[in-house]
Amino acid sequence: MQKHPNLRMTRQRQVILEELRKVNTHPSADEVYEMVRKRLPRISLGTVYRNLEILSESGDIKKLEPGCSLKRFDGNPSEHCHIRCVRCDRIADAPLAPDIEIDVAGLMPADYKIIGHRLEFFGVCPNCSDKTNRDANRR
Amino acid sequence: MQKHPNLRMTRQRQVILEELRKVNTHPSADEVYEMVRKRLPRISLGTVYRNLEILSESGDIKKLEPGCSLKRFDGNPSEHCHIRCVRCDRIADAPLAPDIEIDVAGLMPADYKIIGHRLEFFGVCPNCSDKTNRDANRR
DNA sequence: CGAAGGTTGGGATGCTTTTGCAAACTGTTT
DNA sequence: AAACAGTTTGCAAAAGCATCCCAACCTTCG
Repeated sequence: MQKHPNLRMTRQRQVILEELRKVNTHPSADEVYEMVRKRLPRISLGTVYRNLEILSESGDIKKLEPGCSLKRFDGNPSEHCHIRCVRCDRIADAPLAPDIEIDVAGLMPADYKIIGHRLEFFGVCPNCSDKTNRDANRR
Repeated sequence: MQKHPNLRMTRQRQVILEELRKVNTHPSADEVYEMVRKRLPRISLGTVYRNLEILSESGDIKKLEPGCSLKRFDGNPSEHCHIRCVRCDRIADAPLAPDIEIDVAGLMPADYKIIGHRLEFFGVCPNCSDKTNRDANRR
């Protein structure tokens, strides 16, 4: 069931993980590359990408903005939430969740100017869960 | 203060807006392009991108996943929220907002299998608001 | 109508991410 | 320690999404 059954801990993978754990800046892949390059000058960017992917699948790190492969547009400009299918990446409207009045003022990093927040749901759309069921029955 | 002071309503812009309002599928730019092309076969993809941008700035439509230019990674895989700076796009940890227990079951589209939700904050980071202040003083 | 200037099409460009492949390496078994 | 099988790497090429450039064109408004 695991995506990568026989993982190895290579020096590259190790260093990427270590460097990423050192900081709390949520670097991009390219920034990770620069960090790691100081210790492994010959590492390639492709390796960094591959390992970030693998490490996030194994749960050692987290990839932010999952399923945000491309921008999407909504003809309805009024305020409402969305639900994203984690399988097909499509987005549907969520009948506006109660406008959650979150008391954030005190909780946020003091020096940040808070503008707003966004609440997004994710799940599996009818289409994709049908597909799963069909596949399961086939076996 | 407006970004586009003298907007014109061209046929292309009109059709893009109409098509986008017809659906609730939250299409990507490329999907919009395909939809619009049925009515305006000679429209270019660049025009679609330009107009989606303009229309979302004028508030006629909404761009989802704003400021999600590239993926970022977090060495801390535990559950916590983030705050994104809308200026520089950098991400910081938000001291975990109270795990909002949202009663969603009844609210979501009935046929969706809900897996979870994500709460994200956005604002201006200290760095960027400093910059704004300095710029303002300079005038 | 005619001038002013926003907008278009089409291609070029940029940047992020993915992929293919031979060589190198890891972990395990002899 | 040597050999083996299967992963992983570096490099380079390619793919994919988004933006930019520019001459020609169109919309708006007096």
